[in-house]
Amino acid sequence: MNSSRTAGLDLELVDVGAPGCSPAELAGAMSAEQAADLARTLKALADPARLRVLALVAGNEGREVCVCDLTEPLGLSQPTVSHHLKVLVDAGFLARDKRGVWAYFSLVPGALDAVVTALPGVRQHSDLS
Amino acid sequence: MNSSRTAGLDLELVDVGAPGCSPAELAGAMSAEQAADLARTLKALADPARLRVLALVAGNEGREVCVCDLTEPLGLSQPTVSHHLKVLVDAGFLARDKRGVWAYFSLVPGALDAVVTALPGVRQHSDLS
DNA sequence: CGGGGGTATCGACAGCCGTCAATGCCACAC
DNA sequence: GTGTGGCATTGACGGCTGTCGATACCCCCG
Repeated sequence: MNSSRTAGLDLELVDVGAPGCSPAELAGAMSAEQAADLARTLKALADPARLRVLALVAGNEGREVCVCDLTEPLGLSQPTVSHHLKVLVDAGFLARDKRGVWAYFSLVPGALDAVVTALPGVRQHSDLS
Repeated sequence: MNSSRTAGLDLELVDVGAPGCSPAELAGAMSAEQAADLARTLKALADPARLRVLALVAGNEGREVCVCDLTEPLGLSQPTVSHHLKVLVDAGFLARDKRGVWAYFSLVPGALDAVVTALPGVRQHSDLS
């Protein structure tokens, strides 16, 4: 319980809630909803298959990319690829464009950047001298 | 199996492996190890508690932050907080500085930025005109 | 040297997640 | 209309993960 960073020096026996560890609350707090939301978005990215999907789509912005294009390079079954695509679409990273029988996917511009911006403690424009 | 994007127009009955869907492989491929590595790093970030930890540490760069400072704002038990800190330290986002009994944590400069750079399809220096 | 207290580790448990086979859906060709 | 084929959904299963209580570690103070 809050440790009292003064470690034995606070003989005042404050028992309520003034520990001395962090008298006031710390700065830079992140709301629970904000953290949960960002975590949900990051979870959509935190998968090897989905990262490779994004890389494939990003590397072929000119052409159109459909599910059948992804199953082979990923080494995954078609339902699994479809599942990952759904996750990425739901997270807002990909846009599905179903024309006829085929479904083409493309990057949503700015989606990645929005995540980067929301990250805590990230140098925005890389001010490294 | 590869769908043959020509959809019935390829009367040549190519049965081996020339589907027409993506004759050559797509560009922008990401190696499996590269993807797995980045995914492992992102998994370390994709948790509300750990994001809040990073925000708290980032918001108090001047002061030192120890475990006892985090249990209360996070609403988690001490072992759980210690677990999250271990994950963040192992992922290279935090540095542990144990001085005596207390363990102080600080951000590892550039760790977040490295992840951002490794992300596929991210505008690096925001060249938005 | 003995006790106290902050931290790390262990063991256990519940819930989530990635994967696939099977199946359904539906647009297009004939 | 019928069939073919690409895509999405379902159900099931194994593995990973976040959480906590209990406990071990170990530095500091007296």
